[in-house]
Amino acid sequence: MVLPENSKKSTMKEVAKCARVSISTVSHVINKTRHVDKETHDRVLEAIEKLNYAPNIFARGLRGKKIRVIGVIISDIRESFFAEVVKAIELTAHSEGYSVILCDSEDDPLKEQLHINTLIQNGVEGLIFAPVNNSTRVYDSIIPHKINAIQIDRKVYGLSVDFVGINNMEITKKAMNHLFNHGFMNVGFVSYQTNVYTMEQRLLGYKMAAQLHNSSKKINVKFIQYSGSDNKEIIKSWLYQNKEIDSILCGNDNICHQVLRAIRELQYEIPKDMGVLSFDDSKWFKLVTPSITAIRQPTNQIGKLATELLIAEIQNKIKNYSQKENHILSAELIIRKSCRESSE
Amino acid sequence: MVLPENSKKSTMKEVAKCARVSISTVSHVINKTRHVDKETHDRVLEAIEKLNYAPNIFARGLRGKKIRVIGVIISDIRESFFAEVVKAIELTAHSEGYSVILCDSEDDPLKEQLHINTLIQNGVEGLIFAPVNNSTRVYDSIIPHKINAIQIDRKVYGLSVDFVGINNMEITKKAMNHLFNHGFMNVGFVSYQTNVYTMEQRLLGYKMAAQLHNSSKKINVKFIQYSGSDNKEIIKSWLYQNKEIDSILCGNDNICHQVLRAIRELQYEIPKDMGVLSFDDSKWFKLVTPSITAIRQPTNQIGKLATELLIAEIQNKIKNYSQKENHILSAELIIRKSCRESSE
DNA sequence: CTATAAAATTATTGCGCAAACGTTTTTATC
DNA sequence: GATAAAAACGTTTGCGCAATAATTTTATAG
Repeated sequence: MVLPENSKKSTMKEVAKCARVSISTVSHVINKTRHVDKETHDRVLEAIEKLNYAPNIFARGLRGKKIRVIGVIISDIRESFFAEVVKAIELTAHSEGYSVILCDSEDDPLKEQLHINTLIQNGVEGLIFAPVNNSTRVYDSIIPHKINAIQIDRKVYGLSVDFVGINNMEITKKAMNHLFNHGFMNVGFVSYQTNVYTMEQRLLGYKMAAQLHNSSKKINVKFIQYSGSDNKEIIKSWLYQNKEIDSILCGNDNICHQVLRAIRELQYEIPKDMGVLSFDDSKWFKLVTPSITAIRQPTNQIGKLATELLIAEIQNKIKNYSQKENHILSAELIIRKSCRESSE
Repeated sequence: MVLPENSKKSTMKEVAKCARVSISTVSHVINKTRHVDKETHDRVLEAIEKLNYAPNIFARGLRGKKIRVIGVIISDIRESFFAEVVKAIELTAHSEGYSVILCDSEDDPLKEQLHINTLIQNGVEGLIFAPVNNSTRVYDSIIPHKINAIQIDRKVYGLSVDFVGINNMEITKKAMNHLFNHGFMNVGFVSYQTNVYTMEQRLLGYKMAAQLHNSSKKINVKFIQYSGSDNKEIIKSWLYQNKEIDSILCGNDNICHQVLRAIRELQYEIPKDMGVLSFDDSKWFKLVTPSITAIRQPTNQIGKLATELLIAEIQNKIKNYSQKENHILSAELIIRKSCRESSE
């Protein structure tokens, strides 16, 4: 294999020597921090090219220069919602010259804390995270390091950090209305148990809708364990024990997958015996039979906006940091065939 | 919000002062590079605790210390295969104290090169990547920086870098045999066009099997564009123009999704009119009707092994670097209902 | 041809740390 | 009690760079 002319990494000093200038001139050429005579300037660039020079990131970091790395903490990259959001974050970040360190919290507060610490130690300039729970304690460690942050998907009360996500209560009510309008009078709700604003809002939306449309009915909520384990059997016995449930609202596409398998094994027919509506639109929803009505979140927008906001904050382009902003994007109800024909 | 006692980041110097020792003692306590008297040792730890001290990664990096970050370059994090592999990489890396910087190449050689450069500049100690194509040129830039690397999924000829993946030719032949044994005599192959060993091996397996079982039949291969675009219409017209095709081998689950939609719109019935078998087992394959027979790759193993090998190399625990090793794991054929009952 | 401002470049410092090297203190030996 | 050996710690340097302060060179005016 043929190696480039100069195979070991060179330093500014070597570049300076090669261009017959001082290292400070080299620095100013690289950083455009001062005018340098065209001739000298070109000589420096030539030397940089010739020696295959690239700045040492550690020396830069040590001098307090920005290193353009952001950290992202989400629950699980295998969940399509997060995969899509992370994809958008990556694209946006790279287009602005930032790299992305990815961490899965697996909805474990300890892992979350660990990752926050590691990321900060690794010198990230900013953080995008989907909080595991409602405790602000974990995030206290961010503040002293004056690292900018953005919360996505989930929101923590009283945390002075911008939020990007959807209006969960509103869209939940809309989904519930859709179910009620199609003759389902007893909707059950299956979701991961996470003690965050997002989940509370969904629950609130669920309860309000349930009470409005059918005040005599029970609230039927099943909280299941996070991704790792298979909850099919748990869902089956829940359905078995709550025979009045005629339809299910699923917390995300992964939960929906488990719900569908449970329903199938119980030999219920969708939508005749059981309606299904799911958060997070999977591309497979239109291919299963019947196709699944879903709440589509604007994953690209969420990732893009969160990243843009973060980078803007990092670059101090904006605003009064004492007050956080909520950026509420709109989710969309994709109507398919898992909820019967309309009774209207 | 209550801040921790000491909110600004402290230095070794401050810790030294607080513990009434020299900074070298602090350094040695932190790095365990020299014996320190128990009493002194404890005093230092206390000071570290009290001042909430954490080493500055840039200073360490500048001194040539390892910073425990690896880079990962894959095609697209939204593909389930890569999401699962990355998940395993992350878990393994974190458990060894490494962080992971994630990059999507989108199978674009320019992006790949860019990411490699950025990662190296960011001081990663190692690289795990799924090469975009067969050119070694891109990877030449890795060598001079003496950064360890592992290839996953795809393999580049003549690149002196370990490989972790499956035996594509073998499993393709096995899948083809399965199709032939179930009465499909003219298998078409739909895949992304990427000029890599993996793809060549699959093609080779496909061709060998086709010739063996049915020498009079054409080779029917359709290469489609990468993820971004929807190829449903292209697949439809390909099927329309090649009516002899009675079954399709799909390059991955995403391609299978597009194939299934094409088949549905052509109103072919699976498996009666058209057999389907796909690389990469999606959890949705068992929920669509009929369920899809698939080649399941050991994604966890791939990610885990690649990471372990990389970290072992980084830590110089092993081996003669002049010769690369291939780590071939075995894929599994998951038989479902998209290929008729056996004719045997 | 000075005097002086302006432009162009250089010398230098210090970021925080690891480790080579140096010093002091303690313990062991005869 | 003198000397050696070992243990315990301290002093210092330099990693590569950015940016400040200092210096040299060039341009302009009188």
